[in-house]
Amino acid sequence: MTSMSEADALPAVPAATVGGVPGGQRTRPTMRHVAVLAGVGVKTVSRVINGEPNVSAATIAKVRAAAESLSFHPDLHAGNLRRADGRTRTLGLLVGSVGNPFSGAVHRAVEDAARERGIAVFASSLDDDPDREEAAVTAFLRRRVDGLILTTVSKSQAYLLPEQRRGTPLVFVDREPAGIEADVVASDNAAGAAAGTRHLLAHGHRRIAFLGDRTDIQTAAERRRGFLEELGRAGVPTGGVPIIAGLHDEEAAERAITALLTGARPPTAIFSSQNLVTIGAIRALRALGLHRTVALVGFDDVPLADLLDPGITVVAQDPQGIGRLAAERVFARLDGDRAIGKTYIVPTELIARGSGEIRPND
Amino acid sequence: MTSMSEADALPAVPAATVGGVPGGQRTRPTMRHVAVLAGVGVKTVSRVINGEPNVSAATIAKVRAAAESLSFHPDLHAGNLRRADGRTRTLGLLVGSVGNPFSGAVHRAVEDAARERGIAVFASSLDDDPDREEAAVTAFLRRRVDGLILTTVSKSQAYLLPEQRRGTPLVFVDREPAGIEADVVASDNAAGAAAGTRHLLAHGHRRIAFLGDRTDIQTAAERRRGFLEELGRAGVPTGGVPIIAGLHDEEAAERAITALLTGARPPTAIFSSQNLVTIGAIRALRALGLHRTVALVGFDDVPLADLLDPGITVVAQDPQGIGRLAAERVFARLDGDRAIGKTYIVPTELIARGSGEIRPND
DNA sequence: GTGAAAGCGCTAACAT
DNA sequence: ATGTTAGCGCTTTCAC
Repeated sequence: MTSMSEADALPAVPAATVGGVPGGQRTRPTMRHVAVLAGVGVKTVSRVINGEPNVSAATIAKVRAAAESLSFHPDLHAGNLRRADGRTRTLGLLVGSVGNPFSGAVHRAVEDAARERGIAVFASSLDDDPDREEAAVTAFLRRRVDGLILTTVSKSQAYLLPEQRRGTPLVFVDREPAGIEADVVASDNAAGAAAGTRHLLAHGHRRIAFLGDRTDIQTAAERRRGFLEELGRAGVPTGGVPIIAGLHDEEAAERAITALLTGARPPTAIFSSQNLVTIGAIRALRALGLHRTVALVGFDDVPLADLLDPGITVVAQDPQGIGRLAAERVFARLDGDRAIGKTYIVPTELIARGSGEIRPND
Repeated sequence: MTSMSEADALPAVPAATVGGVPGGQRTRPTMRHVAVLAGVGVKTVSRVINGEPNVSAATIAKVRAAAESLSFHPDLHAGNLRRADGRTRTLGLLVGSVGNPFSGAVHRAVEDAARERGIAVFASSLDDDPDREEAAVTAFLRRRVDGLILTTVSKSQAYLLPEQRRGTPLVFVDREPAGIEADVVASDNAAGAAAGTRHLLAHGHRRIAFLGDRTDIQTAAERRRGFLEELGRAGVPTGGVPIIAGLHDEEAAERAITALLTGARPPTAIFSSQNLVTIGAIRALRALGLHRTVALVGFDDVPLADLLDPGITVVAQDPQGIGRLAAERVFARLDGDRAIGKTYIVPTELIARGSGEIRPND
């Protein structure tokens, strides 16, 4: 009746001493094992596992029991090899660092959107290193992710063109790519910086220092542009504006700000363009006893900023919104959207907490 | 000369209108495509791609050029299907939430260790939900991860026994599993809580409140045990000690602490057993103007704790150390370590910053 | 130094 | 309602 042409009932013994280990690991059960145990064909097992129709209730029960008793888990990759859509139900996410709060929030939002669709996400940290970008993308592509959400740092992302042509959705977050057109999801960096600057101007400041990150990072350049343009609109001559760039961590920021405030013609207000720089600024101001004298507005929110004294006024980003939107764009394209690449701007929000409302005492 | 029995040179045209899309996606190049283009056999391509020996320099160059011109990326999963070790070079990581600082730091450490070995990591958030635990583990297993690093919440992890027997390394972080023996990496919760409690006792407190998380979470229970045992050692009767459990977010913590401090016989000190509870405590103390009166020690560090006034004294964990150790254990087992499961305790550190050194003014 | 054939675990396309 | 065969892209085995 059953055509067991090759009667290889579960090779239990041959693998019993794998690696010379006494109770060595059993070989992993396959659909064939389940099929033999349930007394059905592989295709029937496949149908049951995948919830396909046209299987009798009795057969379903038999197969389920067999799979359960073997602790069978289907191999998704093996299936994808032959499956029509070839989808791995996997996403690649490249963020600044999975260890920082902004990236973590983006990651969480992406994960939540992905989970609804049964999609798993590979996350990787960039650390603003072009080599890491390349390594991470390669690792993702070899694993055949269905889509890519990327923060990038290298000169050009043209290397992704072939992959894009093959239909892999690409969404760039936080920074715009070069040499390729695709969806981009980012904060309104220039407008946010302008709003923060306007806030300081409105509180009477004219001599505002800008503490910036690496100038070759697009996000940072945009914030600087927004700052300078707002000063221009207010008629503040931008020639003598103290601008310090290349700040990348708390310590460097603290040193730079200390030097600035103890030097000639110190500013009455500081606009810091990044998280860690803002924290460095807070430390420097505290150390100099100027935290109630010099105004401070930071780009990007800082944890517990409202519990500090004074509270830190910030231009808050919406990492959750960025992550959610990025994921939605990937899924839209997986669902067939063929529109040309578009840039989605996620608004920032100025949150006044005290440090930005300090007035100059000239 | 070349035996092109089936002369299917790159099917360029047939796939040109996939999905009815005008410039529809090209089909993804395989080793066969590269082989045909380079004028060699597939096995030779495989050798070059994998850096195997016994290929002439000229052939290597030809193959590299062909692969490059096609933007070929080998399919790791297809290879793994037949490969002897069957490794996917992938890890599954289940943490509290990729959006919180503790998990983020663990994740980063795991990623760093994994990257050195060319291993990619799937990260997933648990949210203390048993269903999520099961869903995440299933998703990992279907994708054939080489190892699992898990924070768990369900009653028993015995469902992982078959997978463990098949040789998949399992490392539990933060909490001990039930129904299975495996490596565990966790903070010294009881000892840390005891140290924090001792600190408050040493500063003269006798009426110390304990603000705790869900009691069914092992970590939380351990911290509570350490707290109570230390009180016992100090001869403080534990009968009337205010203990509030089940706190899970800032708001609930703030409400509970406000009620406690405005009620009858308020404590002179608070020991909060968790991050968010500590923050809720800070807010409550601030709102009541008691932040310089009631002492506070929190378990787990809080961002910017040193910039608050007073600074927050905490029992800091070492999430980076936890992540690194967990990854090391997975790799040790992948490298053949067959030792029985062991629990690795990562020490905590009491960091005095002010809030814990406030003395009672009875 | 190189390549042809078989097969990994699964699904597609057909049987029946 | 169920089973059989071929084949996904690669590595293994073994031949040359």
